[in-house]
Amino acid sequence: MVRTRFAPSPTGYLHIGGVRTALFNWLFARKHGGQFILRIDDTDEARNVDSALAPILHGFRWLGIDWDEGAEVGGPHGPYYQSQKLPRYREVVRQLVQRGAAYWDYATPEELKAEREAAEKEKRSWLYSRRWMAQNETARRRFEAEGRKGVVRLLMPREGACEFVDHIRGQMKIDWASEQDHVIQRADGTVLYNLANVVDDFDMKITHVIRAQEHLSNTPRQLFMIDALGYPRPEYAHLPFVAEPGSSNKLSKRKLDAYLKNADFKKVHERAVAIAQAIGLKTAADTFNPVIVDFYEQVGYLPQAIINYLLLLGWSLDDKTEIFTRQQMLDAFTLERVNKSPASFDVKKLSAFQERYMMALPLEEKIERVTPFLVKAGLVGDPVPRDTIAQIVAAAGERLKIAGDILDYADFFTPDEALPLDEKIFDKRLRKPPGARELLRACRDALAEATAFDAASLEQLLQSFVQTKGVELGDIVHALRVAVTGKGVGFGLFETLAILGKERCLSRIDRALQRS
RNA sequence: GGCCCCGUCGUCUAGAGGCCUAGGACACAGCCCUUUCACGGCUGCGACACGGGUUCGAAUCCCGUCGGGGUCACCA
Repeated sequence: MVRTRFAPSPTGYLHIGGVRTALFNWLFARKHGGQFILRIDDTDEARNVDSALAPILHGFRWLGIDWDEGAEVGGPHGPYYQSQKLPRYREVVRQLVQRGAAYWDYATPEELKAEREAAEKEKRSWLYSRRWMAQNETARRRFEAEGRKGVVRLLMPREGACEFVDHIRGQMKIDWASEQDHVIQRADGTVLYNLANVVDDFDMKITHVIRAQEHLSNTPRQLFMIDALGYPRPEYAHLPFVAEPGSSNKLSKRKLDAYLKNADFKKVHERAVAIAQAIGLKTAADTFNPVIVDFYEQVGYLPQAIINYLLLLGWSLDDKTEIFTRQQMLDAFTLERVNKSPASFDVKKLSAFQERYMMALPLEEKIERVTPFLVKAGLVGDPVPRDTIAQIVAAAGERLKIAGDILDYADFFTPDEALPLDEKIFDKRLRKPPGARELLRACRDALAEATAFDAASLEQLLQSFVQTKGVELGDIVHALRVAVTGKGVGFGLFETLAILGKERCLSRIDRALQRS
């Protein structure tokens, strides 16, 4: 039975790189009919774990990454919160000491620092001398009588090498002599990450450890403990990290300002900010940030688009397949096809996936996704004018790239007298062209005579109108558009007129004529 | 600095000695379609980090150089 896990710290947000790691774990487990566990790394006794965890769990659920055991769902191998396992950890520390794989150490931080600096001065690599290592209980008592506080360190081998196979990197071999005697239990009795990690993976029967490359260097020390304890070794796969746009540094939430210098990144961010502001969301960098998954949900991206993009960030099936359903992902995914080198996060490419998925979305679902934005922006009330929204969504077609884009068509819901006008376009299409006003007035009269006000009839009407006037369709279309929408761009004009209806069209045209 | 990892178009990638005058996708540019904006179609731009080997033949194998990154905590 394959069992994988993802172990987030409760930080209050779900990082895009973390999602990729979780996704690969999830895919691997599901592909092999195994289980995926969501365990919480809160050894740092973070207060407020619940509120810091909620956005993370919410993010996973939104993306459709479900877990069989762990936070909130429980399971037979709990507790799944490290903060609740201290007695268990200390028991394992005791076992390690008993087996001679770890020892009590009484060096003070100053003494350690002095040793390290002496080594640096002589330009030799430093390994702890074990001078304050307690060989036995008597020695422990003696050190403690001096008022020293003890930590527990691993008694690492200083000869030979640690060997293991990594599913992505192949055979690994690291000299033991490059490994320090790592502390596993602090002076205050709490334990460190590496120890907790080994114990949890064992307790939860994890078979495959799929994690970020930064943990590669933790592997030998963990393996040392696993072997000393007689635990079965899990299999390993160290993923390359997700890099910044246009650089090979690790993607970080804190560097938004720098990323915004990237034109693509900036464009996507600006678009999202506009939507967020229209629906009254805060856009501070620590919550509203393209590095955080929440960002995408808030402005109306589709979870399947994000998943598909992330799947291809560091993994590929072949030279052409890009779109994957969940089932196809499960069928195709293998660790061996994960890339070795870091892949940078390209928010523009993510947008391209979003556009493709959005285009493929059935009309009904688009309406579902789009409506909350209109509600939050205060443009529609209760009851929601579903038919109008449906007409707009249909007419907007592929212009709706994210659900929040519906706010581009806010002017359908604005009262006629409050319609904002783009002055530049207004000048260009109505005030400047000679005869434009007169033509619009004539057109208004023609529209007033219309008996049918659907798009097809309106097209006929306007076609014959321009014919009798001896002008081109283009001569009236632009003036009409700016008159009824206040803007220079939008979807088909006939659809626009039809959705507004005769009365509102005429009222808007009248207002435009007055103001020209 | 020690140890470890990585290095194909701007970006994601295909590539396991001849299928490679290196393929696809995103981005970008131009053209076409078009009532605007999108969509779509076509075309273009554009990479094997460098230097040595091995071989009839190397993006692919070996060595070195350079470059980038990770890690060296009583953080996770």
